[in-house]
Amino acid sequence: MTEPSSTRTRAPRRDAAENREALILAAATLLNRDPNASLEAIAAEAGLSRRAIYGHFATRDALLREIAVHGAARINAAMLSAETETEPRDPALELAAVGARIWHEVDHIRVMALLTVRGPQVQLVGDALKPLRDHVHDIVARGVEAGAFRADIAVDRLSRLVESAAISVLDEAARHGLTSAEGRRLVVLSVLSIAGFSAREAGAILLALDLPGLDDATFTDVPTDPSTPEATR
Amino acid sequence: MTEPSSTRTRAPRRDAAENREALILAAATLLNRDPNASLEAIAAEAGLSRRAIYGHFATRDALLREIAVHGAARINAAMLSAETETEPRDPALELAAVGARIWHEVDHIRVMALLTVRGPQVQLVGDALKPLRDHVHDIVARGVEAGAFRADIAVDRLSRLVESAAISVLDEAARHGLTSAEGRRLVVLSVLSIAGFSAREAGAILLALDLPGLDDATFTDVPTDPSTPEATR
DNA sequence: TCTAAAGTGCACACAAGAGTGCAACTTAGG
DNA sequence: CCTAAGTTGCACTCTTGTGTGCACTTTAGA
Repeated sequence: MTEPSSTRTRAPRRDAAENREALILAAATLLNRDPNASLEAIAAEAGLSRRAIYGHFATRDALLREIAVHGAARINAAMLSAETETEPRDPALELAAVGARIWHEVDHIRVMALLTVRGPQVQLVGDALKPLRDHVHDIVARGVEAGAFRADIAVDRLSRLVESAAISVLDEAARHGLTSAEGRRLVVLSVLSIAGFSAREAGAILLALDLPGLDDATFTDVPTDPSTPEATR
Repeated sequence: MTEPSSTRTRAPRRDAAENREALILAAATLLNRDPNASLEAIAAEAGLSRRAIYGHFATRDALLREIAVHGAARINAAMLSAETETEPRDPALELAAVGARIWHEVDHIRVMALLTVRGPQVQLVGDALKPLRDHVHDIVARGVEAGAFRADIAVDRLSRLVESAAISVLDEAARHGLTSAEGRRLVVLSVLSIAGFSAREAGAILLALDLPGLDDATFTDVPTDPSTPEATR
């Protein structure tokens, strides 16, 4: 499958890679809705047959593993992109920034969060998300230390509650609709609120972030049939 | 089973009712950990054989239904007990009170929350929790109206986020440990934070509640300028 | 103590989902 | 156009879990 060995007489077909991506995306989408979605359903969502899955992934777990890796890569990338400005910033701003960036990976993050609870890849997913967790933990620790964040909750716990707050918004997005701009805003506000800021303060920090276009692209739209045009890429 | 008809020659055994309770409790406990726990596992947890379950519940769904009803009863009772003081109180205090009372029903609430997402009884569970939801929604609406709660998030959404905040704490409790006092305190603080209060304000409201057993885990120290940010624990 | 109620253990049947093998068909790359 | 890569459909096997029937044992209540 992933053998670029010399025995290959011809380059692999291009659409195979696309289908593989489609499968991962379909799985992420469906598992968001139902963590027990069958391979049958996932294949259908991707516009393939169940049998075809086994051309890309040896087992169900392998597929889930790929989702984890794939998702983690995107998430960590998003996290780092918020970090590029290397100047030691205000923890509040930094937390808000991470929240905002993370929002773009809604689907991936939520699936990861779901997979963290269930399945045999708990460990794997946990590890994959560790960089993000550590980063958040670090920001929270610094925020508390500086006296900006609340000090009435232990740092470790507070850090986890901040994560949960973010995921709650992703849940809200999955269940009731949220535009991209709304979602980002809500994530930031929720996260800052749990960190101890009042609504007013959180609003101020949000403004200080001066986010890119408020009219960003909307939701990740997963077409059921191939004729549907793609939106954001 | 539920036939008190004249055909009964003898009263049902007392332990049968106990076992029924045990099953419901076991199911609630296990489903908290794994929403797909098998009847085999549930029966074992209750100290019975799988076969015995069918003496109490016709199907798996019937058992889940009972959990929902059972849990809803306790939850709504807890909610009402917070309401007995009929004086129109401060919404903040009221929200905090509901949060504190609700904490006692951790297991039940969390299962309900899990069942709300999955399973065919989504509708049922949703209905069962409706009183609580409505109550929270009402408090939030009044809080916003009064200008006490944040106004930068639509009431409906805010109400749901408040619920989620509470559930996040229950998650934290399920995964890492939480004493009863700690849990109650965290629920109140989280819920108030999302409602828009700063850490300091939330702390003050918590004190105003004057709950029993707050002595063991009091970090009433919320400094704006931290002399010594004492690490908790 | 007597006995029905409750529980046990084992036998099934049934369903759904994962994973495999294979022949036949489509499609993209050369 | 040729052909291998990719896909499909079907027919399995295997596993896990639900639900049921029935003979048997245990237990609480009168």
